[in-house]
Amino acid sequence: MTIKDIAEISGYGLGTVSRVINNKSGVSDKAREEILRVIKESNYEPNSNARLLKMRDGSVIGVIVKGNHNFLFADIIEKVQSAFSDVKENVITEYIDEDGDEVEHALRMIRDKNLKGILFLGANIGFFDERMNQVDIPCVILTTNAQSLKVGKISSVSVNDEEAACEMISYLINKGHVNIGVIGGTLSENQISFSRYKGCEKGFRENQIPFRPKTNYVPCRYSMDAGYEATKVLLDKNPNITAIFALSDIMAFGAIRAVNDMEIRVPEDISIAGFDGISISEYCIPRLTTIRQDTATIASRGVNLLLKNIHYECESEHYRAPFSLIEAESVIDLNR
Amino acid sequence: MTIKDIAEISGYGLGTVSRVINNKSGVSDKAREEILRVIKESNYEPNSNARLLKMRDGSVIGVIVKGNHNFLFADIIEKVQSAFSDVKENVITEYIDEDGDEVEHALRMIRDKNLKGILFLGANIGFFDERMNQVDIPCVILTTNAQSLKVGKISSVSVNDEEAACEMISYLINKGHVNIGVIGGTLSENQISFSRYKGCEKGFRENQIPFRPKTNYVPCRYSMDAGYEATKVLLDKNPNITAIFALSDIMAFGAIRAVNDMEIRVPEDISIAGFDGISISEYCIPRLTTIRQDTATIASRGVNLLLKNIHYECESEHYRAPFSLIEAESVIDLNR
DNA sequence: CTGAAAGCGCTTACAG
DNA sequence: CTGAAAGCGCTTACAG
Repeated sequence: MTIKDIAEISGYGLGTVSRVINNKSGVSDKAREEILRVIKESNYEPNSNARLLKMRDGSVIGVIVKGNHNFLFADIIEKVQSAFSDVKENVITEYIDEDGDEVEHALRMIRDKNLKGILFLGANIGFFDERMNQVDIPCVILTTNAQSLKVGKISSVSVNDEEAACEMISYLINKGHVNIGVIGGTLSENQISFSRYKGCEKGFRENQIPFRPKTNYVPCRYSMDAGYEATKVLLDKNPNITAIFALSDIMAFGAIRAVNDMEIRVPEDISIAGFDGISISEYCIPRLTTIRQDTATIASRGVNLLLKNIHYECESEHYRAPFSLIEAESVIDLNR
Repeated sequence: MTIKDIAEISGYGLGTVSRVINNKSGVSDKAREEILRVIKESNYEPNSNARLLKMRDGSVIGVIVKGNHNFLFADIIEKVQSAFSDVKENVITEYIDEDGDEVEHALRMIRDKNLKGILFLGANIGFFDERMNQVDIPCVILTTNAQSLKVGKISSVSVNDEEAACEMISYLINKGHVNIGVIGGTLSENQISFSRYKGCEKGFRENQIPFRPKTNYVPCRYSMDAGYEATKVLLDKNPNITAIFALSDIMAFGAIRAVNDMEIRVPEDISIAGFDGISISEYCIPRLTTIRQDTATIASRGVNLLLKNIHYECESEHYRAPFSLIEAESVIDLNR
């Protein structure tokens, strides 16, 4: 069933049918009605390949998500999608591997789907090189700051990871913790975990507490089992730690389990703090003291920014979404 | 940059360039080499819309996933994707809403992407009506049994949910539990939760223990907070329950939290069991006694079945993947 | 308000 | 081994 069939059955020409399909003006009510009826009856759906091949101006917004298993992103995606659907924008969401090259993916998507804008959920700034100069549609990166980027027209909405991590370290120190362990991502400069790690260093410095990465830091990937293993390694090296700051909730969740398995109590013997504020943090035992990223703001600001950039010519912006330190049950006050 | 540009720059014709791009025979080494060089230099990538518009035989496999937040599916997807990439199959994965109509989505995807087969991750059998008769490419449903389907050529790989739930109920009864609560999905016939619920009924019947849905069953959606709320409702109605069977781990996770918040201990005062065997179940406190679905088998069998159906004409098959009852820490033996 | 025609970027017989 | 031509299903000026 093609547009040609619909034209023949309805007795109208190709052009008229096409106008009806695309809800364009310049069609008599009678024609519109009849054609619509034929379309419904024959269960016709336009071939979007032919369509996209023809249409010059992008009509769809692309969302590129890094990682299948990311709870924080899953949360943001839902909000992003509902925001776009509120304003009747069509969205195509694609997931790529956690370590995948989102720019390569974006380039292909732009040409294939005829995009008018892209939202990146998670990004490794290192991938955004000269290739981005080929891109002439607005791009917005969520959860990673893109201020330092020199290429293309890219905006971003993110929490100030460095400041947030710094605040958590200060909080732990205020609660009387001195020997604090940190577990987190690898320290490549372009990763979010790098900012968080920098924030930790700053937190220790500001509070005049020495931080010794050799004994108090263990890198780990963003997963429960990585958090579990890293915690064991950390406590093996340094059994006197009184608090662990996991650079993401999912790692903290693994850390809680590891500590329990060593027959150490959380928080009585060891306090644990996380980062992200995903739903697990509210249900685990004990409830996790963490940095909650304001995903509602990240999503709505991101969507608004992208829409603004699509409709008007404007400079790129880098917005900082709020975060808050959630005091739950997993950190104890040693001063009491 | 189009294929025409490449032809001009390289000095060859459109046809030859196309053959090189598609790695077809009938091109001199010299031509192939030169054209490949030009393609690389000019950073050309073929427009897949034009391509798909032309190509008659499907070249891509579609994967349709129901729900963004499903941990079990996230696990299976990873295995499915790596299995397909091992045999160099191209895959397009799309996520639809948990309550969305996967058949409508499949229909659109078939026409747009020129698919040669579809893998459904999660499905509501109720949607698979006459529309599926239009579909002439192989389909395989994962995690939901499709034996009862009369339309189209649809295979499936799933755990026997009814049997598994029955086994868990028997297990709980063996451990001395009589007043057992069940929380789970709504009881629409086409949902997985319906089979699991039926399995519970069977389990009680076989063990001659009465099951009173009014006091011992509370429906709930597949989320932590739904599990949390359902548990509160359940214990409110029936405070003497000694065990709760949550029809999915994610609900069980919420249930553990709810019980803790009522200052009841798990498992000492109330035992809790789950279903699925997602990674959370291994890390929560206490570790969850659950039914583990063999996701490796589901994924590999599903992929093999689809590939077989694509390459050979064969009858639809409905394979049952193994499950196992994992005895962890969340269920106590009342006989001791 | 309507239809005939051109063309989007590609693939695939066809003829050489 | 190679190129010219037809055509995939659509949209969009253009002329009426």
